[in-house]
Amino acid sequence: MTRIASVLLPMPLPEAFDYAEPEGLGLEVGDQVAAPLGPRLMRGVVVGIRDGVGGNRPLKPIERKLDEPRLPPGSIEFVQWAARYAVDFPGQPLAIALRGARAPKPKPVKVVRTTGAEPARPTLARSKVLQAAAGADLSPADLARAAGVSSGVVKGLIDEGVLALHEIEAVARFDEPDLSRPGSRLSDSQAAAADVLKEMLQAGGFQVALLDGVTGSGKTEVYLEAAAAALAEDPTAQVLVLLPEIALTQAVIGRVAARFGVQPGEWHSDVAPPARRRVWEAVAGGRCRIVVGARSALFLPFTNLRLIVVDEEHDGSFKQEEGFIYQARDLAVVRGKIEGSCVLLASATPSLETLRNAEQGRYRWLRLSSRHGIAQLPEIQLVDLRATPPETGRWLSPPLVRAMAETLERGEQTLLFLNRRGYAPLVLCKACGERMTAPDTDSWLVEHRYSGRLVCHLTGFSMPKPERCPHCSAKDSLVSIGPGVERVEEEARALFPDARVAVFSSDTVFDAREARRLVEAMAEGQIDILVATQAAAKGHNFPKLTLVGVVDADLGLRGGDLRAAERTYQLLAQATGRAGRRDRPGRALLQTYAPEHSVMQALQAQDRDAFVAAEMEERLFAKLPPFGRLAAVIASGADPGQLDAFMRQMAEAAPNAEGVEVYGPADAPLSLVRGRRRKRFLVRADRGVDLSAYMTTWRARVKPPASVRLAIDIDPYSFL
DNA sequence: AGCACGCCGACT
DNA sequence: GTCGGCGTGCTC
Repeated sequence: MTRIASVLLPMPLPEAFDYAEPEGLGLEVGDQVAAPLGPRLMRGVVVGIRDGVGGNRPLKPIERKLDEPRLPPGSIEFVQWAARYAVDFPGQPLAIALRGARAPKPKPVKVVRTTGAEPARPTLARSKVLQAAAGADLSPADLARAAGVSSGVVKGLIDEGVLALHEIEAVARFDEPDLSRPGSRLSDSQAAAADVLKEMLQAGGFQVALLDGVTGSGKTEVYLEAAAAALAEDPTAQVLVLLPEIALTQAVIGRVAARFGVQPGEWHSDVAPPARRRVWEAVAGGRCRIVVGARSALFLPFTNLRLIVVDEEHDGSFKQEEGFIYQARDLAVVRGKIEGSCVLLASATPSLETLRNAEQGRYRWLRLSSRHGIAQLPEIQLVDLRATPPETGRWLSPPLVRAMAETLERGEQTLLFLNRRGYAPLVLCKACGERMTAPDTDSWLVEHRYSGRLVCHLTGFSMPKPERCPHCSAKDSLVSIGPGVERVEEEARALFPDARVAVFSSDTVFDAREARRLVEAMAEGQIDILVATQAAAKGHNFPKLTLVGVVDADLGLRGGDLRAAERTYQLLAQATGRAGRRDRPGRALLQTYAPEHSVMQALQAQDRDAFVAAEMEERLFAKLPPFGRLAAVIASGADPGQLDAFMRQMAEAAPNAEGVEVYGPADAPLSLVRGRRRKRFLVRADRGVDLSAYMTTWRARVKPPASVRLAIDIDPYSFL
């Protein structure tokens, strides 16, 4: 009788593989091991151990146990749960969970230690160095600084053999948070919310709360107090703050550092691999107690996670759309349930799913009543573009231009919001009518004037703007249709030649440093008019910003997917909430062709509840989320015949189940991407249906040919 | 995911 | 006559 270890490998394999445990290895669940797979060795994680004899053929033995932290039980359960839910192989989420463990180790650091030898010529400087070197592992430069001498003294002692250089493994320092620091002064409503959260944390166990408060109501202060309570409750407690975007992490890291006097662990795709490994190991070892990160931070090996904060919980960026497809906000609730922790969802415009849970009492609903420290919400005015259109070839209407002039006059700032990168979203030939599209993708090419290129925003394909129409060869016949931020910037400069105008979009701001520079310039009043995509709509506080102009408020309503109205409301509420945060009243102008639309009406009246009630009614009628569930199947292939045949086969294989409807197959709206045709099914199910089980059954009944790629998206957000 | 095995064109 | 193209199938 031998012991058999079940090992999960970070690869798309259908299940964990069994291996024989070599005598005396003493494996435990969670251990990282090197296991043979075919001709090579793979890193894997032991997820089960049992006594037994190998089956019909002898099991390969595990090669060795790795000298790495163990994956905690909660992480393993979470990975398996997530895979089952997403209808994917468990190796996929495991690969995410091991990303930090597999990153290269930080370079060893050189430190100076005494050898015991005495210096031939003792001097005052030398004795200071030897004193400072005793017991403290410092780099040569740090040692010289600590002793208050020049680096030459240290070098001399090393050359003489009194000090020696040692290479030691760099150990991440994550200092204990300082819980004795006072928190911010809270308003009554903030304090009330914080008190409820503290009670929840004291009671312990899995609970979810929604922290619901308008922009500027001070949600961050409240959740930092909750974090303080969680950390104080238990000396090993850990707190995770999830943010939708990397750009927001810096600001929150600063807030955490100010509140607790320590740097939290930072986790997102821009963190360099060695730093990622330090965070991963420190989290697994319980040394890192606060993590601020993007969605994949949810897969870190927490050993005692007491509180998960999902900030801006409504944000669509929590949905991972590629590779392993998951919704981090929903999975945060699952991880909280597994760990028995408190989960706090924070937003000024919560998702309908979360609001429904709050209404039904499944989540504690904490409302922050007013903006913290300021008097009033911005005044919101709808500009009817049918009544007061801009001049031909212009995009800013007379009322908005007037408001901008007044704002400039007062020395205040304007934010022009347009969620569209580049100069013009469409380029066509006025001679033959040809639309410029990417060669292997059926999406429009967007004109970028800064770079002089036409760009496919989907695949990244780009080409110089041609002089002649590639279709009819007419010269100088290409015209730019519609506005992007670059074009609005051009217009703003033409209207106000003396104003300082800047653009904030992912094309002008490509890294966190550049973003911070621009945000600071704006905050210090060095910019009069900022033209921005949604990159700047959230999270920043500009004291002198008093006018927000939304260039095309209807933009998000087109395309008509499930969440179009909800997203538009959230985005515009967020954007208009930027205006007038401190002592100055702000106003927002929304340019629209549909001022009567319920979204525009709700925005103007600043009546979120009315909007939510109307939208809930529609979703209830259509039995759509949060009153029903959705899944999408997307198949793509280079060979249209094979793809069609496979889709027919899939349609026939769809299981019959009570409360489930299958729609399709249909062409996906973007029916050609990178030379592959795309087709889709949409599945709607009643709330009580186990949709993952249904999709698993369906998938098991078909076998896609190698030329066809199949993806299942549970709870889809993008309908392209 | 790798990395094999396996069946059809251009080379010594 | 062989070297090698990367299509499909397996890895406990």
